[in-house]
Amino acid sequence: MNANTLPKQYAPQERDRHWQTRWEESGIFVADATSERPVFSIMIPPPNVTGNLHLGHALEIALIDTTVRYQRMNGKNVLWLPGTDHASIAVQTLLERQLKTEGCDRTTLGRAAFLERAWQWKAESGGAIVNQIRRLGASADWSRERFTLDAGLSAAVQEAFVRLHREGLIYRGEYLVNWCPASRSAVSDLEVDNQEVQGFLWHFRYPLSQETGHLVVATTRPETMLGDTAVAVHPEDQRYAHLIGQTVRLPLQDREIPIVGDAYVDPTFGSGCVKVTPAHDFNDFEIGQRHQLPFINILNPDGTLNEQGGAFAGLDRFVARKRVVAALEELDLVERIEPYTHTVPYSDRGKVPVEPYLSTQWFVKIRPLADRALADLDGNQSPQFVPDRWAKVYRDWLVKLKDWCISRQLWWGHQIPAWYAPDGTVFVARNAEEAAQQARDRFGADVPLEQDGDVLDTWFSSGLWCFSTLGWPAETADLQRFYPTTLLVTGFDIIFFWVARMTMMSGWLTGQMPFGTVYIHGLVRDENNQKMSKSKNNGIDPLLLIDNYGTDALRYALVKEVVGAGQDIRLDYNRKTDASATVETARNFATKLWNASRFVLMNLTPECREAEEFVPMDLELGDRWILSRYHRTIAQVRNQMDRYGMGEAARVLYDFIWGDFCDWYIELVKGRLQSPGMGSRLAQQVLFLVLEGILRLFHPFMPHITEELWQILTAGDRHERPTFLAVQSYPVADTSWIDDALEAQFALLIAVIRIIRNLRAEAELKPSQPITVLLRSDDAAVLDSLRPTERYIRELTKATEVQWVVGAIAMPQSLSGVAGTVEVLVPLEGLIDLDRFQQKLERSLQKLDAAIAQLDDRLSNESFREKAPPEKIAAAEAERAEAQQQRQILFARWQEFQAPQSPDI
RNA sequence: GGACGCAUAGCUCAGUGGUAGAGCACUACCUUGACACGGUAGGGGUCACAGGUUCAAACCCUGUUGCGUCCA
Repeated sequence: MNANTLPKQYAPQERDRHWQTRWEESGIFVADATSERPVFSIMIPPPNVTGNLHLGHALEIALIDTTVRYQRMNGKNVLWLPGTDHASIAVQTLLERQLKTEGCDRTTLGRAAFLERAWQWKAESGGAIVNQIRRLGASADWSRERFTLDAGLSAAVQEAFVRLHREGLIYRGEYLVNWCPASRSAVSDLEVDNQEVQGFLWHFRYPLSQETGHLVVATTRPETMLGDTAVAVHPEDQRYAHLIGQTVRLPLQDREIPIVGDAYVDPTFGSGCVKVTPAHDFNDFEIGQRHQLPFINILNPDGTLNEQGGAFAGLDRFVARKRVVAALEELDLVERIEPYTHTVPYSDRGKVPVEPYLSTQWFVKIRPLADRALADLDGNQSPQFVPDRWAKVYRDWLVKLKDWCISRQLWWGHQIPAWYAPDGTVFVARNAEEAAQQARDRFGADVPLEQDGDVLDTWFSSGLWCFSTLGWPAETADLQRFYPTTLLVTGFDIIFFWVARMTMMSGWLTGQMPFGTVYIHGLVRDENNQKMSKSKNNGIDPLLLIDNYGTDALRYALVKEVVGAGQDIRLDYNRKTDASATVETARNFATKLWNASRFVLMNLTPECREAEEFVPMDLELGDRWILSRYHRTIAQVRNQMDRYGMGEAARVLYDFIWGDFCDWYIELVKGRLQSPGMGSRLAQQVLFLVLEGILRLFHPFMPHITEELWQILTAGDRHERPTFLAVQSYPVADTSWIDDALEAQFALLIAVIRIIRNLRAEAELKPSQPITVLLRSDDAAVLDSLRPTERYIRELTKATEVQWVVGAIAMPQSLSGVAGTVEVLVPLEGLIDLDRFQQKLERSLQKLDAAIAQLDDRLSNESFREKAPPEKIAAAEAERAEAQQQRQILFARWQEFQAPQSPDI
């Protein structure tokens, strides 16, 4: 492809895929476990295998990929390992829904057939999100893609379970857990979402057995009274102290239950009496233990009442609630019913209220693991959080963690590696043979063993992700080389779920924190600043945005919006047209880069690509200026990238590419390129050098378009096998090119040009109308510094002539302005609207007067002169001197306009 | 109730202890051999409020208000 056949826009719809395929086929993103180069390793936070790409993923992947590409171009041996997690509950829910439409359920199918079906589903549909991640241009090592249920990772899970169990950190027991009746499984505290609901507080009367009268108890869950085994009062509550030890008659169940004294009861709340249901409430559970009360379970796993529910057995818990209230009303035992706002725990997955439910489960004893992670945080500041305020959130969490229920009554997942002998003896082992051996050792003979039917919480395996993916427990080359990982990029909402579990598991099992740094990003909010969620159905599909604007535009739009880290970003979006101004701006920027490259390509002759050293003396001011800006930009971008300032780096590049390179350098160079010769040749060399550098600098942010442009730009240079921009070196700043004085000089030049353009517009001159410009100053040196740029001034303002004047001059019929201490005059006899221009002068004078007054205030303040640093005083003085000079210049011009109005002319 | 974050132009947001910026939107002009997904110029802000520190505060400190998030 050559420059003249290049279309005016990049075509992301075809080219993005092209480069994604070429990159992956070429194997350039495959990490090298044998290389001695410094390592940069990162694991993808594994998305749920049932999931679809949403904007949160898109932001996360964009941030990771930008960093990863930067590090790769920086010479690091990069491993970015992709993969998914098996999402026990999500997959199982999905499959059970399918089965239901076929008129059966998992129990009729049986475990083996069900799992076969699950794997079949995974093979057919499990790759969706992974392919969507590819569409973001993720430069991951797909040869190392992992799935938490893979053989290797499953072995790691078994190993971890066995070790933790052996060390007494995993135990089994009958406790209250959060039970999700929808999935008929235990869930962990974290999978519970507390929602505020408008409910009722029902007050019931429980008749005293030994004397007349009753106690009033209140509840938000009336049906639980069927399982009450006591009423508790505060032991020092004078109203009831004498009743402790007596009993009440539990209505509907006709059961005598004791009145116990327990300090947990708040005597000031309600009647001061609390019904105690040890099998269905976490607080009551503890009261029950303290007083050795019976634990009566009234629920079936599906949320219906069991035989302990008496007359209400078989009813759904919410139906039973109404019936219990009705029955008590009939007995005149309802004291009152008041509306009551309270929080109800909902299951994240099942979307139904969870029940505290008494069952036998496996738990991780969390304290030793959390303390190990805490020690690393407090002692070694490991991991390092970016921004560091999240370390506090992480720390608070570790401090208050409770034991973690890890068993789930599901089939899809890692089946718990525990086997039971007929007498109930448990053997925890890596596999059935090992368990059988243990049983033989114990019993001296073979006994039939049955494996625990439950599976482990998905997060148990996710907690091992950083090393299970690298082959642990085997001492593989990958593990040696790439563990611990360098960086984790994830959302704050997952610090508890995942980050803390990884640090606890890694700390205990590998002795190391799994990553050096944790970069926390914010959420992507919708156009109304709402959190996107399935329930609100307000998600924005990143793939639609990619279709509309291209992958690079979406990635860049998201990354450029990121400020610092951890801040939410809002994406504007029109749901009718799938348009987003933010992404559109990014797309426009891509097009700008495309067309700037097109310009360079059109003006390049073959010899200018020879990479010969510049002799700075031969370069024009403009060349040296853009090279100064270029090297300064490299330094700034690198500085930001090295501290994970991806958003800041993205903005620095935007300003440099559009503001400096396109708006100024390309415009400066156009005239020179018209006439062949040394000047033109140097301009081409600089254009090539800077553009090629821009493509490398910008590649991590917009990988596809830069790759395409770079391939075209360098096509003539390469005679060997194909290579990719993605593996070129990242530019290094040569600070010897950075020239503050030159950049200041250019700032003045730009100001002069802007004033001339402004005066043209003021006079409503046609763009093509030629003008003469006078540049006047009392300071000859300033004019001398501008004089070499005369051609730039002429070309960029369509001036036919520039006159240089030192000292005073009368130019009554001109527009004028001032840049620094240079007066800019455009003689326009007869073309000037005097009144309007005079008003403009007056406005400028007013502004200057205000500025001077402020500076005077400051400079005449003795404290300022005494206490401010000398350079600040000097700067203020210089500023005032310039402002005064500007005022003088404009005032003289203003007076000239007054003159013609006087009658004596 | 506890913790954290945010408050700057019409909108979305940057910002340095030395007197305020971008993109979008808006106005005018321009289809100029890179780009109309563009160019040039322009209008637009008591930097939430009240104190304090400082020679100097949008920036640092305290408090208030409003919004948001997490935890209880």
